[in-house]
Amino acid sequence: MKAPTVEDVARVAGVSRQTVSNVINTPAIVRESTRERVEDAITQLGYRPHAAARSLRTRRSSTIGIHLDPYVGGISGVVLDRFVHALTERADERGMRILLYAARSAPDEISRMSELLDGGEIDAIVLSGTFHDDPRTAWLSDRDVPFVAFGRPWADDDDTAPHRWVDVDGAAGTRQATAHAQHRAGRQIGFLGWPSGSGTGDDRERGWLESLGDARGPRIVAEDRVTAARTAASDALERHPDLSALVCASDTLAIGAHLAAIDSGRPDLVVYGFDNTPAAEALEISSVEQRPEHVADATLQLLMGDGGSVVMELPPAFERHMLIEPSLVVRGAAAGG
Amino acid sequence: MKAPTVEDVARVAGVSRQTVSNVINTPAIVRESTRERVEDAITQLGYRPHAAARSLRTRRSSTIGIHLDPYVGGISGVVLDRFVHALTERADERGMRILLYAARSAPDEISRMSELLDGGEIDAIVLSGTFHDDPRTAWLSDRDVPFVAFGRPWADDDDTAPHRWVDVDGAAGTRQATAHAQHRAGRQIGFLGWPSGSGTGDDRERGWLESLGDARGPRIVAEDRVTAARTAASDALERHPDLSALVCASDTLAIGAHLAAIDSGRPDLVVYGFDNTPAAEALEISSVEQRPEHVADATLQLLMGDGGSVVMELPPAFERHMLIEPSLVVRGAAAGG
DNA sequence: TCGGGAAATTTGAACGATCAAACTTCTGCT
DNA sequence: AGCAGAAGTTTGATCGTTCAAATTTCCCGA
Repeated sequence: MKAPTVEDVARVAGVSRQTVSNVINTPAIVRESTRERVEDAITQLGYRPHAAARSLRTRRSSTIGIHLDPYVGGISGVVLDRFVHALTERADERGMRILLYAARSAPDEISRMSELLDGGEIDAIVLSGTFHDDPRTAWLSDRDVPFVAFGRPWADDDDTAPHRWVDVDGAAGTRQATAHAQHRAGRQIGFLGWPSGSGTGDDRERGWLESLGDARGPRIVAEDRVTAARTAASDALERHPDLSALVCASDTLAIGAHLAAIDSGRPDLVVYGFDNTPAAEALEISSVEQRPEHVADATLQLLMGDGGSVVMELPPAFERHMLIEPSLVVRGAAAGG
Repeated sequence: MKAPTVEDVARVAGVSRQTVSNVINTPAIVRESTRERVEDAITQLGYRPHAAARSLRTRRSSTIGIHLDPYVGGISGVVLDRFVHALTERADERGMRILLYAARSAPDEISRMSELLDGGEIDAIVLSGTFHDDPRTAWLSDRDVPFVAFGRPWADDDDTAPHRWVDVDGAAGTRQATAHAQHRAGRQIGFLGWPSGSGTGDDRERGWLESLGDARGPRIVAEDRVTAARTAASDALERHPDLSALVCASDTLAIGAHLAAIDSGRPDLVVYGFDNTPAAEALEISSVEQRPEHVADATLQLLMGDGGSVVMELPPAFERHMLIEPSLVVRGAAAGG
């Protein structure tokens, strides 16, 4: 019971190997009657192309590599996981596979990518967790490897960056949250963000800042841990008794703020998180949803254009960067009619 | 700048193709001096074996397929994600790759598996989310595909099941939680579980049941949603004022119970969750940790034994089923010394 | 009816590795 | 020295597909 090959199909259909191959890869150039005969033979024999043989000949593996960080716990890993889920589904629809690889550091990752690329196991890469001056993007660009980064380069030249990237428009997300807060909760709207000047943090802060001008409430800062956020938010509530809402840079911070509000007898404080993790859902905290499914779509669009395979260089008409508009999920008190 | 092949390496090292291949695959049979010469040539040229060529010849892809469910939200997806992370790392160490595939139903999944297997893209499969009379296990067994299920078959014959599986010992987890509760919190220890007789739910309940005999507190039931659990726990707290701890079948339920405890002015109620998700961590709720890393180890052990490749049939000396002992992570009030 | 060009199909070679078997080189013993 | 057997190495074939070029078939108009 050996698996049938093109040869077997060809024999049954009374045509040559190549015609069978054409039926599979470029059906348009095969005469209709012939095509039907071949398709019947394929079904009858249960023929399936052998990926390795095809890949050896065409030098394409139809596989995209993506890196998984060592699991560090915390709440926001969920976004990446959802993205991977979505990417897998969408890639499947386009006839692409997703191969995972593990690495513990950027240099380590570079050597893994190198192995997989040289071995012809993957045609392209999806990078995540990019940072300023990321050596991975430089390395990939140098080697002309098709790749898309999930995350802006966070450099001055984001828009003219040499490589393709997708990201979520954090400012747009906090802008939505802020607008909603203004509508629902009143005028004292604060922001709870991270300390250092991280690109992501600044971006999210910007949405709040720009929506409110001078009328804004306090800007508070805490490390991305629930307890730290809780303390910081408690302090703020004490100092600003008229604070009516807090837009936060993450769900972790939002949970801290939420708990602080309850501690301080201010359950009416409206809190907005970011990432829409299950934890925010469980506590009925409103949160900005990154829509990883859209990010996945955009990623494949950047990698493959409208065609069926990874493309070295996008045609000039295509955007090489995409900012996905997130959407606010309103819950709990904030939803109250 | 074409990538070098065995032929190129052979030429540089002054040996034949096959010797280069031997140095890579079975170095033991090559004379030491020759091996060194070949290794030097490999380094010098930066040679990397081409996976497709190897796979075509050997009929092995060194790749394991794993299915990702469509993302449904909720809290416990995290366990699977952590498992996938861990599996990727461990597989890498054993020279194996992890390929993801998407499917929306069991029949859909069967056709996907079929494609990937027939196409030679994967050698083995890791199943997750198995259920009673799962058609997937039957199908895989029929076709003699090497696979490991993460999750017991949940049939009467778990131990004699024809296929290999790993699972977490849920009863052991709740037993730990119950023991800890007895030590810390007093004697009225209840259980908050799911309604229907799901295998997982019953297993987790059993640990509590068996630890306490007749001295146990109430058994409460709620759907796996925070609000449902909150209501159920509130009721229970009212009816059983002396309830001192609640062992729960999931973190979702535990969060509900935690919130109910606060609502009812009983913040001293000790709550235990299951899965140790980030949400439990954020709220400082104790939880049973599944140790997905151990599960990943066990999975590969079952799939590959001690060798370097997937094995059709484990040698008789090996266990074909493994139950991983979870570990209780104690937090918050329960940790108070 | 035939010629010319487009459309459809076939043929031979190649992708890069490993298997199986043949061959050569060592090693130790008489 | 000569030989047997083990150890090490090489050779030819093969895995299943697609590319490139050659060949055949079809269709239309003169």
